[in-house]
Amino acid sequence: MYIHGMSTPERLIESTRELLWERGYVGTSPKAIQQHAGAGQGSMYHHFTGKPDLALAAIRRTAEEMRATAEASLAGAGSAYDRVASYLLRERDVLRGCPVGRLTMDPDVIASDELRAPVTETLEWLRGRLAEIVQEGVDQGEFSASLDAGDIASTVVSTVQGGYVLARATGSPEAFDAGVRGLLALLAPRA
Amino acid sequence: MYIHGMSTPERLIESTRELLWERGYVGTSPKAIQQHAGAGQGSMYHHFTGKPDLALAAIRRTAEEMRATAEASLAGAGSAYDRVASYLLRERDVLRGCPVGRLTMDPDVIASDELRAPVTETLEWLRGRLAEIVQEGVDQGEFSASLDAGDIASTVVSTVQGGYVLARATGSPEAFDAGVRGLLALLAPRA
DNA sequence: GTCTATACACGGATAGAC
DNA sequence: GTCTATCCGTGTATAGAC
Repeated sequence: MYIHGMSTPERLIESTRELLWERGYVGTSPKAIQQHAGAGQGSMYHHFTGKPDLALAAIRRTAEEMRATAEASLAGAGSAYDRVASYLLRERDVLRGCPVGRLTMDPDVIASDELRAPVTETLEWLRGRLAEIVQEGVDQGEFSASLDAGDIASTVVSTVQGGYVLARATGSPEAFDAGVRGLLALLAPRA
Repeated sequence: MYIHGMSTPERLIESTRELLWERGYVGTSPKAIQQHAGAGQGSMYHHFTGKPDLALAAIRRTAEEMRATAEASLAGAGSAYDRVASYLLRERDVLRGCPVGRLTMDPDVIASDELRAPVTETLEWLRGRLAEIVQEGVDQGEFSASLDAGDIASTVVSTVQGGYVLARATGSPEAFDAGVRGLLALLAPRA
């Protein structure tokens, strides 16, 4: 499972990212990472102090990437509703789950301040960013003035994160899509 | 961490339930279960064929319990909105996450048809049960006729499941509560 | 039913040769 | 930088005594 055209540390980080996504922190062993990366034992411990160090690099990169991906949807043109919809409807590998959100179910990640930090920050950033947009929608009269932007932002993020759970439970993206449709229907500006 | 007044198999199952909740399937070892239950190695393998067998018993029981708890909120009196709100607002140990939903992030659970089945069935039952109630609300004119009951039911379950993710990410139940408030605000029958 | 002994691979890492 | 050797504990059982 060699990853081509990258330095050894890069291959190790990318391999760790994939394995963390697939199996979580607890379920990912140094040996599995080395094999996936085509790197030896000594090589891994030369570049990283151990599993937590490597995981930290992987998690930080995954978090950054998620932020950039989300911002691409959210910064687009259109009404507040359009931008939220664009975020909700963007293409996702639904059955793989969220590579950041899944880490919240990993006891060793939650137990470590360092490993948890990028997860916390990314989801909090997302919530805040969505709240700004919803607030714009409220200010423009697009959404009801009775809505709390922070609450709606939390609902949006929760729907996505929970949609992954339903999709994985059923083995099909359908439940994720249904949840998103439901939310968009509730959110739709009244004609 | 002995559990009093139970037979050995009972203590093993209850211990497994707690450890699966806290650490997931991959993160739970037979040895940890034995210690938590105050049972010996031989004892555990006498009553159960191994870790998957014991986990299956534990997961089935947890799934049943979740169903019963949900039904208690959903079968109450009141309007459709009231019953959905009662489900959303019921007391939860939010920071522990959902003992059923968290299993969807466990690669070994998802990989096993037997272990996955109770998870799938429970969440699908919940979605269906909520859809019935939402449909009643639509039929009574309480909710907009333009809403799809199945979609809204998915949104409700997703919001809860995703709320756990946000709460665990931040280390506080606040984000869960915010998501629920947002959903209830969107769902509220228009005056 | 429960206990102790044994087994063998894996997890996670260190040491030192090249 | 990478490789191989080595280490010690844990994961997940099986065997057989009591």
